[in-house]
Amino acid sequence: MNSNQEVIRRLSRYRNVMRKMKGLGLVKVFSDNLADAVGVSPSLVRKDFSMFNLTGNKRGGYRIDDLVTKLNTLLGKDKKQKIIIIGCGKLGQALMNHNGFPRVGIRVVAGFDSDPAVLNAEAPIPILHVKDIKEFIAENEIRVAALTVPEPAAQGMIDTLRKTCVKGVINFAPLTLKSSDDFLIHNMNIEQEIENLFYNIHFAESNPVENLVA
Amino acid sequence: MNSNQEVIRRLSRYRNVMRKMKGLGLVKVFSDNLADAVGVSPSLVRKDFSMFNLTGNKRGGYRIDDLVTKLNTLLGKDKKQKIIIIGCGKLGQALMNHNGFPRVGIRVVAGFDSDPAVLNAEAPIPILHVKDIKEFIAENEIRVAALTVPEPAAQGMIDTLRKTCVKGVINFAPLTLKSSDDFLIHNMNIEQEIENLFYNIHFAESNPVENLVA
DNA sequence: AATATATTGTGAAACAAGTAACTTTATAAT
DNA sequence: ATTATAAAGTTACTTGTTTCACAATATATT
Repeated sequence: MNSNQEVIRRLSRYRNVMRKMKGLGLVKVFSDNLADAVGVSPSLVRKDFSMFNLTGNKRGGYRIDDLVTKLNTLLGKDKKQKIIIIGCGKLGQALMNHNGFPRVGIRVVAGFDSDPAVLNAEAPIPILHVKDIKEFIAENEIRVAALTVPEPAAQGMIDTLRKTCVKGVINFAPLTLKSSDDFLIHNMNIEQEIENLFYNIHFAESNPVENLVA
Repeated sequence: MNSNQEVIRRLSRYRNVMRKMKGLGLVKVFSDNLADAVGVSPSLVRKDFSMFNLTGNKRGGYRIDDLVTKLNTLLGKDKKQKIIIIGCGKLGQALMNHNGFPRVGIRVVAGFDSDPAVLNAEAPIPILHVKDIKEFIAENEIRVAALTVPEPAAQGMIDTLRKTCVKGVINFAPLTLKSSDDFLIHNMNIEQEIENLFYNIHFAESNPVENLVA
């Protein structure tokens, strides 16, 4: 029906905001409130909900409890979401210990690396050798991996993962890996985002073509 | 003129691909080649270039050297791009030592934290106390910061940064901070991307509304 | 109980982005 | 020199997304 990524991201954000509201003791919420909190228009909030049959009450707004529950089901948050980290350099290890994950029901079950120096099979979250990755993925039914290997190793690892039951990868290597219908790749290109910021800061107000020609 | 973020990200990608092509000894490139390499359509490549007056030769394609130079100017890559890292936990320290940055002309000039245990003013990239951040930003004319503080501290730090000459922030805290025209925030919400992957893997092929209602 | 009002839900309109197809022109071949 | 052709540059079309505006209706007020 709907393969729009942005809607789903917004649903996550509505959910997160409502969980905080709930923490504050709020019971119901209006499209207006959510719009302010998330930074979108009220009509978009209503449209998004309407697309997924998430209903409220005319004049009464949306019941937070109800909506969070429905969003949890919709987003698959009622199940534990297991991931592995491939590449245990600084960034990989930061992700392994990232305490934002447990809070939203994401569990890092293992790390993988090719450097014997960082391996540690006995750690709470074991760091294993990449040679064993296929077996581990199969045994533990891993569906999502975070890729934090050096750029030159990224494409090769994707080729390996494609032969496993992994179906989605979040890529931190500074190149844009191509997604497909049956194997999703979300690229987190930090360098690109920073370049983008600099571009917008320097040139956004003036005419960029002028800058180039002048 | 144009505030479409995606075009700019694509320009970065064209540039990165062309730099690699240049490394292979290639001299000219066609919209077709770039399209394949970046994963977009050839007409989009031509349109993107055309929007920024980046011209090639009919039948001769684009001269890589020429185009990379023009893209460097356009993207502001002819100047060193200085950033600071706010929050020197695991993720912040990983970014401080991230070797993808120097390769694309981004330089991390300092880290900031409130925990005395991690401070180190003498390190090659000093880690300073956040109380000194405003002064540092002013003296060093910092325009872009990476925010890797815990979620509860994020909004407060944004409020502080708004009073400085920082104009852009890349935010890693798991909440979506709101951008404005004069203060840009790009959110790198890792949790959200992972949730999104799980959603797409589990539900994309079936009808999500069914999943919810059933 | 009747009326007023606030808020949802939705179809139409407006907008933005990307694609496809056409026109132009530089290069290559004859 | 002439002709053919490949690729850029451009215009029009298509598609998808967001906003707008209003009808429907649940709650609150009198």
